[in-house]
Amino acid sequence: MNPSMAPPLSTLSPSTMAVSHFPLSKPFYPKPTSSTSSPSLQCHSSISEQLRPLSLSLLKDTPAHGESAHSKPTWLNPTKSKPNVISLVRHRKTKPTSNGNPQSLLLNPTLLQTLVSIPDSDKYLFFSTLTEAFPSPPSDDDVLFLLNSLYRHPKKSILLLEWLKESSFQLETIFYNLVLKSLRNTRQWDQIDRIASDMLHHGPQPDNITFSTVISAAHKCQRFEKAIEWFDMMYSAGVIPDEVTFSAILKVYAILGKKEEAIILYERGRATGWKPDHVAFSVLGKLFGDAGDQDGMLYMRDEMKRLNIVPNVVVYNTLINGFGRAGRPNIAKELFEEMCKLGVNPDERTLTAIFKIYGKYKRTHDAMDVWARMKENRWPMDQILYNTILTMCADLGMESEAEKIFEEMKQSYKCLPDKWTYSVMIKLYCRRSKSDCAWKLLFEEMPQRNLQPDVTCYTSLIDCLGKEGRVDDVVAAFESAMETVPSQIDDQLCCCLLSTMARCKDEMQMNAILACIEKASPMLHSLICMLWNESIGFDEIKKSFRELLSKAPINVRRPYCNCLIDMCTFRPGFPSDRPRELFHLGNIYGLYQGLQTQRLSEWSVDLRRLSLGAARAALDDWLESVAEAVEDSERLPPQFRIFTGYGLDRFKSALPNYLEGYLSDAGAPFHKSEKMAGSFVAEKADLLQWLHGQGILTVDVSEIL
DNA sequence: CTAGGGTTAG
Repeated sequence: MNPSMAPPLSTLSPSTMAVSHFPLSKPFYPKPTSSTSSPSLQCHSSISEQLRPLSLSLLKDTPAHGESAHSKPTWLNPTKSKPNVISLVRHRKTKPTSNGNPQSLLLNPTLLQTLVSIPDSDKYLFFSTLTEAFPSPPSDDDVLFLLNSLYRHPKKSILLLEWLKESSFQLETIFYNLVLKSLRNTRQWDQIDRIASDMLHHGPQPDNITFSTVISAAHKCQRFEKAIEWFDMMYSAGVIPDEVTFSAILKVYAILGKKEEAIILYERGRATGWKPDHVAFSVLGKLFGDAGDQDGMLYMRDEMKRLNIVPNVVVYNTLINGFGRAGRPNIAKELFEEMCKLGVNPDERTLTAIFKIYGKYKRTHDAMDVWARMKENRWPMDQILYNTILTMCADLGMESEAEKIFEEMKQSYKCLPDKWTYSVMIKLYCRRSKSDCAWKLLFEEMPQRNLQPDVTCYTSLIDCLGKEGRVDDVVAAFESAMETVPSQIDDQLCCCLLSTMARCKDEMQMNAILACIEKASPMLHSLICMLWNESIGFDEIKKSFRELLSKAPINVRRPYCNCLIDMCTFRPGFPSDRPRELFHLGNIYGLYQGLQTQRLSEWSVDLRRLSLGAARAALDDWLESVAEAVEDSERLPPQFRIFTGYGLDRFKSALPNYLEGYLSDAGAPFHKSEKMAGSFVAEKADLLQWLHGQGILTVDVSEIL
């Protein structure tokens, strides 16, 4: 590095000095106490005034947390001068707008086309063309015009720069900045790194625009560590970042999930007197939102109020999304209503966010309300919003509304249904057991519109057909998937095949599905064969099961296990202890956590989210654990309860009905609870006697009772 | 693109 640039601020490298003087394990912000802003701050902008809320919030808690009682928050000590981590004035663009009259264009209107048409490798031709076009040196405006025009041709931008250098043209920072931007567009990180380093060592001096361009380029090229390196280098190069550069690096921290670093930087900026703008707040909002950090988002809201900043639509969008993701639909709704009231018009992304939330949290009423206001106020619409609304309809079971919107899309000219739209509609129909409608969309309409279905379309349909027992159609749909999307076939689809298998009526159907599974997943096929084979022991099953599960995504593991248990429970031909073995394995791999609860007054098992076979295995398992507790002389509660859930529709009532039958067939002393719908209870004495009668409990019950 | 930074979908 050029020693002449050795700066007084070289010790101030934010990411290496990112040692906080307050405990980072605690949130840096206090819990928001009230939502009112401090009126005393409204008409002041002196640094001490601006620091006040910060110092209050930071210093107050620190000693209380113990571990840092003796540390000095250097940044906030008003007796020392504060280091400038951020320049409070934005870098001024030296060049106003050019007068739009580059000589070159007047002299030679085809010059640009000529330059573009020259092969990148023909440096000689490129240079001689330029030399011919500019017998005297080009003006700054000429160069700017050319560089801007060569934005999409980064190699030629560099050649132009080289030519200028050779022509002893006075090169200014702005020219390099434009070349860097051009390189960023095509993500050529190494070139960018090289040119920017060259600037550092040989000039022209990089400025904030240079650094922000380099940082955002590193971001775009996924070279996040480089982004941080370059940011740190600014201080040693004597360039104090302004708020644009700040936002750029905060964004990088956000992507890396470096919340603490972002907070430290933000705070230091604030301590310097920075008043963050909307972009900074939207970056931080996204950061906290992704981290599910509600307090962070609330603190931001508070900061904006303190600074008298009304969030713009982007900031609102990040917050609404963030609170939705953090499981706070009410706060999201509040923000949405607040922005409407303040006259900040919601855009497509706002509405996408809010409908997604209303769908997820089953807010049908709120959704319909926004839908009506949308039409009334002619709020904007786009494809993603349409598809999100359809997804919401699917979640809320609003079939006829979805059909109406689907038709509306077909009529529209700019939001025609795409494959996402179809996938949502297929899912919606499948959830409502309308496999014929789904079939028609998948096999007729999509091909007509030249849309390629993805695997999820097939998976939905196969699942639905399987539940309807239409095994031949399952096979047909699977064959079609094998033909069109063979590489996409995944565990989720296999799981649906497996669940179909558990419902097969006869051996012929079983074999048909088994043949599909063999093509889709040889590993699953071999596990099924092993389960069938009586001579295969637990350890071998375990090994194969583990192999299957470890390769499957987490969300499919439990369904896999459920389906396997169902198959072994309800299909003839499997050894009788397979369901329990599989349930045991599922427990080993943490698939069935939290089913059992023990309170002093009651022990219970929650079977509500299990498949029929898995529920039965879990129930048997629970009853055995009660027997074991008796044998271990544990203290027992007076009452035992089984949660089965209750359902009004056929689908949801399957499990309670099945378990009720199972309990009564076994003569178990559980009866429907009157106080708590969806559960069965038994008294201790009745249960123990019955367990004894079943041979599950071997000790003499009368002694205990 | 007009020298730099921000938010949406199973």
